[in-house]
Amino acid sequence: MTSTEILKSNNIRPSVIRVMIYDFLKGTDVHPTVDEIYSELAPKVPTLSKTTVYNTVKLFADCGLSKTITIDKTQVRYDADITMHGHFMCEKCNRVYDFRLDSAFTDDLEDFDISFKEVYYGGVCRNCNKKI
Amino acid sequence: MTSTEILKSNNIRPSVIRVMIYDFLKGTDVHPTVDEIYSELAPKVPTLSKTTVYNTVKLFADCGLSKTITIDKTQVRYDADITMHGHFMCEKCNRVYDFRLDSAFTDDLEDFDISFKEVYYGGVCRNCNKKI
DNA sequence: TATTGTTATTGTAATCATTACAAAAATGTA
DNA sequence: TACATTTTTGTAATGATTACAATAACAATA
Repeated sequence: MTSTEILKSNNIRPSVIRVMIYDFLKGTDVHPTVDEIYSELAPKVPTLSKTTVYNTVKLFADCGLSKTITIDKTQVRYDADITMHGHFMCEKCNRVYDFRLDSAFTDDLEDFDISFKEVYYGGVCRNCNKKI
Repeated sequence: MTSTEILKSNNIRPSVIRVMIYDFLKGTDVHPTVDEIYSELAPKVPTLSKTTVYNTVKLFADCGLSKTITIDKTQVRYDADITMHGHFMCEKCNRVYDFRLDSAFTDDLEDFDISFKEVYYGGVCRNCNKKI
């Protein structure tokens, strides 16, 4: 399914900008901030406004097309991979990595409606460890 | 161990305000924000400054006495319970609940140094569900 | 294709949690 | 007491996010 079709099937009109933002989110694993999305697309869409990026990622998050990652205290990050996985943020380079969660874990939340689950780890990543 | 002793054993001088903030954090399960800590203690310490609360919770977090919870996009929350457990935030009443994580879950993060693990769930809590 | 109503995009200004910083107060030590 | 260090405080800055109103783009209909 193309990005355009995915947006349509979520009742989102696939404007050029929306498709570009969705494509960028789909094609990256850097978990970009609004600023990073803006910097990436601004050269291609000179009239782009940061407000539009905010509006668009909110739109995507509201209908479940993407996820909102709050592991970084200073900025919200976005991820179009909505399958269950964890996020690791390196305290040195600030990169956010995906990782696989092997076993389903259970909880004791009875009578709670759970709409999302997030797993955040922090520490020092492999690359920064190498550099000693 | 008293709060004073806990602070001392972490090389933190147990000033009156620090002990009060630590006591409050220890004795509550509401995962208060800086604002809530300030509102709680301001009547008892009329000269209290919000900056002091910020300084103090940062101090506690830096030496592992408390945890920083970023489940709420608008404000950071704090928790003096540093044992492994999950946090559930209700989208209706915004309350943050603790929950027990039953089984240890594994990941595929080799060569990463993990310094913290956080598990955040969101949805609608038992109380808000009852109210239909 | 002109008209009209709806939706998307933009720019500016406001909001608000957090941080920076320097002064004042409190504390410890000799 | 006098001095050095640490804590606390108040004010001002920072910076991400939101509010809002104006403009532009789009869709449908005649």
